[in-house]
Order: sequence, then C-alpha cells, then structure tokens
Amino acid sequence: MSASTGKRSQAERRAHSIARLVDATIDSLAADGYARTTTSAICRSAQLSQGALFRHFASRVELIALATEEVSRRHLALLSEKLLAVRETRSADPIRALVLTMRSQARSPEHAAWHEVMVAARSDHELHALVAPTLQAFEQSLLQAVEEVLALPIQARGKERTRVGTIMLSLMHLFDSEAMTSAIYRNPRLEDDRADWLCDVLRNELDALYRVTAS
Amino acid sequence: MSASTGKRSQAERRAHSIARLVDATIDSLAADGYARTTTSAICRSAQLSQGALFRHFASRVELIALATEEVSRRHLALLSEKLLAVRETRSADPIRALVLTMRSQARSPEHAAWHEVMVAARSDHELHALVAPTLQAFEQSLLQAVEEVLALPIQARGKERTRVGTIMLSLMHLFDSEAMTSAIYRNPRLEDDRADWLCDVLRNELDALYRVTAS
DNA sequence: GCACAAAGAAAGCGCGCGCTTGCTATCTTT
DNA sequence: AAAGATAGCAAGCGCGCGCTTTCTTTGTGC
Repeated sequence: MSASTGKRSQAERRAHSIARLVDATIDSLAADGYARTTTSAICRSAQLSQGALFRHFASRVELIALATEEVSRRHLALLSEKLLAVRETRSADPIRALVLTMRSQARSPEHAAWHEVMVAARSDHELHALVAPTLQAFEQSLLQAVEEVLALPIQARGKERTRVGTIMLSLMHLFDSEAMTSAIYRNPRLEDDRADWLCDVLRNELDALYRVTAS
Repeated sequence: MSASTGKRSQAERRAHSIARLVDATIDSLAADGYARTTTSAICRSAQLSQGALFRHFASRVELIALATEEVSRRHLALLSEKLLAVRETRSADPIRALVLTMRSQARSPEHAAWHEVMVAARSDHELHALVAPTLQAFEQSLLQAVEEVLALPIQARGKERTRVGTIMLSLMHLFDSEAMTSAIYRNPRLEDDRADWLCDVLRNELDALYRVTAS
C-alpha cells in the first residue's frame, strides 16, 4: 500500500503538512519575494486550505519564522558540502574554486529566500523580533563552518583564524549584493573581473598567512 | 509676500506637488521599506490627497520610478562630494578615509531607498521594466564618478583604471550587504575587522598600481 | 466500539490597498 | 469678464490580504 493512500497517524499528517507549508513558503520567498509570499499563494503551492495553515501556525509571520530556520539549515548544509568538495578535490586552482563556490552560494534559491527575509525584517518589527535570533545564529554557524573547513589545513591560530572568517563572510556579503543586482545590471564582464580580482586578493591573503604560520 | 501665501502659477504648483510626493516616497522607502510605501502613506507625508497624487502619476509604480531617478541623482551627488572631500583633505590615512566613506554611503538613507527598489524589482516585473534603465545608468555613472575622482591622481590608464572601478563597485556591494544585515547581526567588532581588512587590501592594490605606473 | 480530539476544507469577515469619480477652487487664455 | 483648463479634495469602489468560523473527516484512548 502506497504512502499516499495508506493510513497515517495524526502526528505524521501534521509533520507532513507543516513540511509542505515550509517548503512552499521557501519556494515562494525565493521565486516571488516576501510581499508576494501570501498565505493563499503558500496554500495553493502546498495544496492545502488556509484553514489547515492556521491550524498549525498562529500567524503568517510565525510560518515565515519557521521557514527561515529551515532556510538557515539548508543554506549552511549546502555551503558546507560545497566547501568540503573544494577541499577534497585536488583542483588546479583551488582559490578560484573557493571564490566561485561562494558566488554560486549567493546565487542559490536558499540565499535569495534568506535575503528576502533579511530585507523584510528591516521594516517589519514583528518579523524582526521573531527571526533575529535565527539569523544571528546563522551568521555564527556560517563563521564556524567556514573556519573549520578552511582554516584547519593551514593550522592557523587566533588572529589568523578569525581573519579567515572575516574574509569569507565579506565574500558572502559581496556576492550577496552582486546576486541581488545581477538581473538588473546584466554585466557579466564586470562580475568576472570582480571574481578575478577577488582571486588575486585571496592569493595575497594566503601568502601572508603562510608567511605567519611558517615563522 | 511669502511664497506660501503668494499666488503661484499652475506650473509652479504642479512642480512643487510632484517634488513633495517624490520626497515623501524616498523618505518612506528608506524608513519603512517598499511594501509599506503605500499611496496613502506617501500622501499623508506629503500632505496631499490621493486624488492629487493620481493627477500627476498614472500609477504608484510610476511615482516610484521617478523617485528612483531622484534617488540615483542624490546618491551620486552625495558620493562624489564625499570622495572629492577625501581627495582634497590631506588625511593621515587616506585609504581608511576612502573605505569609511564608502561604508557611510552604503548606510545612508539614499542607499537604503535604492536597495528597497532593487529588491522589489526582482519580483515585480512592471517595476523592473520601469527602473532597470535608471539603475543601469546609475551603475555606469557611479563607475565613471569613482574612476574620475580616484584614478586621475595616480595617472593610471586602461586596465588599471577599470580595475579601480571594479574594486570600488565591489566595495559598494560589500557595504551594501553589510548595512542591510547590520541591524540584525549587531556585530560592530566584525564590521571594524572588515574595514581594517579592506584597508589592507586597498593598500596592496595601490602598491601594485604604483609599481605598474612607475615602470 | 464509541466518545473525543485533531486535521482539514469552504465560506466569509474586516481591512487597507491602488485607483476612480464627482466636485470645487484656482489659474490661464481670449 | 467670460470660458476653458488644471490642481486638489473627499468619498467611495473592487479586490486580495491575513485570519476566523463552521462543519466534515479521520485517527486515538478507553
């Protein structure tokens, strides 16, 4: 008997519906933006009624808040996976692979959803209060993940370690803003120049780091 | 006879009302975000009726589009002014002054308004079509202004000149994203580390540039 | 097996949105 | 000064929003 026709417990049905709503919310945030992520659009996408949505969530922002937690998890998991792949794969140009990984991450749907929530939280105080802890934890986790994956191989400590975190977070910011404006500016040549420049910058950084850790 | 009580021509009244509406729109975009920049909020702030607004603009997005043009102008004027001040003032640390200028620019209300329009245009096709030319021209003007103000003193040509543009636009992007997340993350230490790092990067760049232009 | 609780659908409610209408007041043209 | 054009206001219209209510279906504890 298939899962769809078979009997399911209330807990299973509940968890399944919530998951569908969260998925639909994330998809809508990434594709249509915060303002167009309405309860009716979410329910249409999740194939559930509005009554069902408000059975599980007290308000729209509460659902958005849970979706934001899930976005953080997925964002982090995706990036960690990519960064580990960069470290494991013996690339001819690992610095370039690293830079392009950060760029692709900033262009992902997960990141677009994150960005929409960030912007909306700036002027929606209720949303701000609900998602601020999640987003702050996200930044810390990102910092930690990046330092763990990248700083270990060069055995850097203290100041050098935090510097790597600062740089990678800055890379994320840069590509975040670039991705947001990309569809308007449509200037791939500039974007490639930027990637090239960042590769140079990171190579300089790495040289400096090796000099420190070698002494 | 004062300007407010004195008789004014239709053209003057028209221009004055439009200017008030544009100002109110920009203020609202910066303070309350795109979604909360409603026609009623704009009219309340401009002290005009909705009928008056729709006498001058066919739709809300049309007003937003005109406001976006004004935002571009102000943004550009403000930055040029700051950059010239940096160049004229004999600072002990001109690089740091430059970096902090870019950061303060990204934290300005003008930039916040620009960001709101950018994000909204991603998922609003009508707005996108109306503001894309303005925003593209803005990027080009920014590039030009930055190159004019900064590249001249070191007499760079061709490749070096475009590289300066790429870097400054990247700085703008970085601080754009940082400013957007600043109220959530509340991590001034990281932001200062970032500024320090960018000063180092720019010093390296400048060294390289001088090496090229000297040979 | 039966009373009860939880999940879900359908319809509807109040509200604020973008925008229109009908009108008056103010300038402009002749 | 008359006649037409323009600026501006107050009221209201249709619509889609977040959310609630009412009712039916489905799983659960005794």
